Amino acid sequence: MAENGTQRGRQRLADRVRLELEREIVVGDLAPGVRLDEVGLAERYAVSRTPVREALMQLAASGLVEMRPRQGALVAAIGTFQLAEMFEVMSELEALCARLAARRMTPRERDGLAALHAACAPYLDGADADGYYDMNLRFHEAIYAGSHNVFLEQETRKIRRRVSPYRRIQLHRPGRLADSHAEHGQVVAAIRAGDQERAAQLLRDHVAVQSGTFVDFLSSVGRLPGHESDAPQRPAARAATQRRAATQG
Amino acid sequence: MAENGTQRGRQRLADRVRLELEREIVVGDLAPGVRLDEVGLAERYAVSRTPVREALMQLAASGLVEMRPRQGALVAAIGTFQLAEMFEVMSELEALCARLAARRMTPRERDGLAALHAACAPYLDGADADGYYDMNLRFHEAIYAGSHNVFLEQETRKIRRRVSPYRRIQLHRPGRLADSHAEHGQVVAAIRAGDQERAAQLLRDHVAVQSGTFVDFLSSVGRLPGHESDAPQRPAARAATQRRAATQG
DNA sequence: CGGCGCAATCTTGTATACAAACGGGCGAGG
DNA sequence: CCTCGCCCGTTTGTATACAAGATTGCGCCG
Repeated sequence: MAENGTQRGRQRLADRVRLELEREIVVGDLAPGVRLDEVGLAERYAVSRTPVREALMQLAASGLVEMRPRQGALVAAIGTFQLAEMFEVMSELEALCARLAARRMTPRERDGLAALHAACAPYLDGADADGYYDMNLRFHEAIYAGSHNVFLEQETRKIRRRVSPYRRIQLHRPGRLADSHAEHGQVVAAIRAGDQERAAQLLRDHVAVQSGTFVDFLSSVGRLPGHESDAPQRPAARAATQRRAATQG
Repeated sequence: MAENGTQRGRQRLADRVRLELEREIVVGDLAPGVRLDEVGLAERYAVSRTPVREALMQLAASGLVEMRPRQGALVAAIGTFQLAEMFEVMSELEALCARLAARRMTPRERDGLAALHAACAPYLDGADADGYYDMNLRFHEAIYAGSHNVFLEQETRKIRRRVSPYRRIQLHRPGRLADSHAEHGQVVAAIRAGDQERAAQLLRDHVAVQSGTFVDFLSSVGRLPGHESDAPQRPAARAATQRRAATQG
């Protein structure tokens, strides 16, 4: 409707490039801080620079890519401080989603949410964090959709996508998966019961806790991307950058 | 930091075009639904199509412009339904800003906010809605900044910009200015007192009321932009479109 | 007389060519 | 030996040329 900008068109090269780049960034194939050379990407996708530029700008607008005036584009490296800010907003938006979902979800949607929650369980045993991550995403998005507010749904999803490169790792903490699942269970119960305030509070805490564990993780490792997206790797020669990007993709 | 995409660069043509277009849209010189022809804008700003395209895409990403796949760009015409959705989100984000501002604002910031509130008063007598509108904006933005969450500040501002083409008119309702000012006063008091919940609730209601009055206004006039941004005026010939755009600018 | 299909024209999407600016490396001077 | 400044290569920003899709108007057929 809005934030996606030009999304409905199905065969534009710029969109194809954008979707592919977005996927690689969100999945983690392109790490934060990596330089995105226009001609390199153009060669890689066998298109000209024009669609690549368009894609980069769209991604910059969505926050996944940072474009410096005449210095090119990098995969956005979000500092710990900004990340905390984003979690603060995201927890509030998700809480709003939960509140509205508790109020507006149809019985069918409530059942679907419970089903999604149940579908997360199998991944706990195998400690399949990646598998759980995907189901977890679907669970949260079901709540977004349950708000019956498409704009809210999209905004929340946008922020989630934006922090997703940094969230994946945190679920690998021992015991976090089980805790997360248990918290989901409480949220489902509150939503099914139509308890708006409880649903909101539970999901807010759920997200905020993840934020907390994330910050813990960061400080334990010793500050990953830096406070101000500095030290973004020196590109040295263009060929090297290009090869690295290709390897990572 | 992120959503602005390429904002720091000061002398890029694309940015110049983007800022100018954004201003005209927000101010209302370019009405929702108006077609934005690339070559027309290029001639108008004496640049080539490339920067114009970039500007349009940036605006599309920010939601002020709607780009249809191979049909060009229009000034985004937000339907009443989506508008209501956006107000729902915005009231929540502003409430969050107020809550955080009540908690985090420095004494100096609190004084500044009160000063801004006071500065709004003179516009009430003359019924200068436009003047009040500008001061009102600065007042709200001071609260955003007071949250000390730059990301939240920017997101909230982005949404406000996006609905601003539709908000301007509503302040012309008789008595609304005075009510708005009174509500601001309560918000200031709550923030100065550090009463987070009260500040949040007051600002949420303040924004929600505006939403309500807006919907009232729309239904009284009979639904302005349509439910799904349809009927966007036929451009007929290109020359005509161009001339119209130029006239409005 | 009305509806359908074709074709011309305009508009967008993509590619390429050109210009300007940033960064790094080299050399000269202190 | 270090530092400052210039020069060159690389990369982005802009302009223009080309291709393809869409809309509109006209003509033809029912």
